[in-house]
Amino acid sequence: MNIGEIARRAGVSRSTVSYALSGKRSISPATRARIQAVIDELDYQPSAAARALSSGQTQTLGLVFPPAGSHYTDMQLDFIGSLVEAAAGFGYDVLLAAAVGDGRQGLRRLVAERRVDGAVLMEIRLDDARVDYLAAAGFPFVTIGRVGEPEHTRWVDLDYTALVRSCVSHLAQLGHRRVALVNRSERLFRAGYESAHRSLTGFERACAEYGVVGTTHLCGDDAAAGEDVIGRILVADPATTALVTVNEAALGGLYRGLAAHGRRIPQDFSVTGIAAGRWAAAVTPQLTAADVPAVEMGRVAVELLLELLATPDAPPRHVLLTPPVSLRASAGPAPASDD
Amino acid sequence: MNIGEIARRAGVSRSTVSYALSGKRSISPATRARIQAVIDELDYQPSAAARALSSGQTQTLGLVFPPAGSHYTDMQLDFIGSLVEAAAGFGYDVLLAAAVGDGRQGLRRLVAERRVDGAVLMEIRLDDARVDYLAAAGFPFVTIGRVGEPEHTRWVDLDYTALVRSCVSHLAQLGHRRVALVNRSERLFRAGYESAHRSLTGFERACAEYGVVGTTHLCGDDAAAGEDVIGRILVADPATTALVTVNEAALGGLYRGLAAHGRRIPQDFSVTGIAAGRWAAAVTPQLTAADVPAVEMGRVAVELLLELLATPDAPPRHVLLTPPVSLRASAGPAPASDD
DNA sequence: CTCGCCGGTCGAACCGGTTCGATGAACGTA
DNA sequence: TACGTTCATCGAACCGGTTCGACCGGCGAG
Repeated sequence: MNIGEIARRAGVSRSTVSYALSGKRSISPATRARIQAVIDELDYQPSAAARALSSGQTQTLGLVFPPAGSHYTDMQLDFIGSLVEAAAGFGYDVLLAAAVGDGRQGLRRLVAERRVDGAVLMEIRLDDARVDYLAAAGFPFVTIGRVGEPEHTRWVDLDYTALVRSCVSHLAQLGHRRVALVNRSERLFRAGYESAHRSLTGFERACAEYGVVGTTHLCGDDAAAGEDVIGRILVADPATTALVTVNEAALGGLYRGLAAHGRRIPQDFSVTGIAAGRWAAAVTPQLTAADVPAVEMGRVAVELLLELLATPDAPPRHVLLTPPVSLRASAGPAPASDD
Repeated sequence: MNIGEIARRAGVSRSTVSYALSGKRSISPATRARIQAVIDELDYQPSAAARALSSGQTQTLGLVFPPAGSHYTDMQLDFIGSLVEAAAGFGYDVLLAAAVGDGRQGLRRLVAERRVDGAVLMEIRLDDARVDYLAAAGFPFVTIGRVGEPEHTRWVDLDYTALVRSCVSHLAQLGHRRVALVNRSERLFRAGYESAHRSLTGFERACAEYGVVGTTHLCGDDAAAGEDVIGRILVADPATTALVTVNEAALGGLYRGLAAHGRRIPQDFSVTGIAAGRWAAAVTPQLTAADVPAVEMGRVAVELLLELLATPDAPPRHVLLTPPVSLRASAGPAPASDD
């Protein structure tokens, strides 16, 4: 079932069918109706491949999927879900590329084989080979997260620095003077993940600003690592009374570790952080945290990308989000000091 | 940069380049080397659209993404991740289709526009319009989960009936006599989600088999609903001493609800179920549960689908998985009865 | 020496759309 | 009445691959 068959049955030429479908030239109402009738009868849909070949547009966006072996978080799932939905709203599909190695392999498939019109990158590093590759190739892309020098790219990101600062500020107001940061894993930090680095920066600055003594800790992305890091925190500074976590996958472990060390939340120890709302609500007591607006971020990413496709020469636009800290139950006044 | 340019620079015809690339006819080593040199120099990659158009194969698999508005679970994320990776291993990409309405809309894009060579469906209902549509269209597909009459389709699924039975069996051995089932949401149950229905069946049968009094409860897919359902369970049968949950998103809420009602886990109340390992490990005490082998399921789905693409006439193959119940800390002997 | 076969290569058709330039009919205007 | 427009439509070229049949030269067998 192709456009030629439709044309034949409607008694017109192939180009007329094409114009009737695209609306790029005027077609008489009578002809248009006849063509539409044939299309409806045969349930015709134009071939995506043929259309892509001749028009040069695939109506598909690429998403470079987080590297293999990393522990997926809910945040990522929400990104994907909202990307797919937002893209569908504009008539685009989303193609997933497995990121192997530094992620350029998967990109090659997307870009060099021209499978997609534009790409969305996530899990961004401060110095990201994929971003450099796409920028050099002149291929349209946006990032969820931003590189170290983000002025010339388009992105949507959380302001980790400010969010961690808000958490520290909140804890300081509650009287806490010794606070720990639970960061992402050593592997991700070493790889230069921007969220891990910006969180660290924000934490150190905020501690200085609020006169708080801070210790920082890398932590694997699972419950066992979270449980483990509590011990390390209390060794590093036994007087620690609060923590800020940007590691949502470790959250359950943090709670368990605190309980194991006899710290009740929030009476003995306060917990705050940045997390998907689902995780924040799953733990008891519920987590006082900045909720990651993952759905909004996915939607914005698609909008930025389509904007870029429509007007390639427009200056880069960025969206930096700073969701408020939702006050739940895991942070309270600092316990009376023993000093 | 197209195949004609490569041919010109290598001093051969376009078809020779094509055959050198595909290996479908023999090419002299000298010619092959010359062509390869040009390809390497220009970093040439054939256009996916052109290839798809002429060969009729897209090297892409479609995945119908869970309907909008549903709460995504970790299980789904793991499916997607493993699908993408497994597909990449075979040289395939994965295209996501947003499921709107009953999901046929998104499928139309995939199938009628011939964007993919085959499709993977998840979130299967006992009576699933998408499955009927694909079967009627003769389009290659596999399902993660299975319909009510699954003999003629290809699928990989968890044996919910058996897994729930294992949980009940385990609880019965521990002396529990009054057990609750926490099922998925009313919306999903009404829609005919197979996991919700088979879990219910398995639970009722197992209760009869082990002489256990069971109550069953639908429960929304979030922590608040989980907290809420505990009250309903204790109203329905105040003597309940254990539950089986197939609702991983509600898990944190179940724990909180039990604590709110003064039930300690596992001393006063035992919890078992089916969940992604990550959630099972995140709660305290860790959940005694059958861990969903999501990664394996995704991989198997891809294998089944590629098998189907390679040999369309082979009889349907199924894989029914029954992972063991991991004994963790949330289930213990039934408390002494008050009777 | 000649014939037949086979490995290697070429040219052309084809996949199913899009798009440009041309064409013809209808219509308003000078 | 002749001419310039505008509208609707057509034909052909093109996008960039794959694949089939044909062709050519060299080699082994008869």
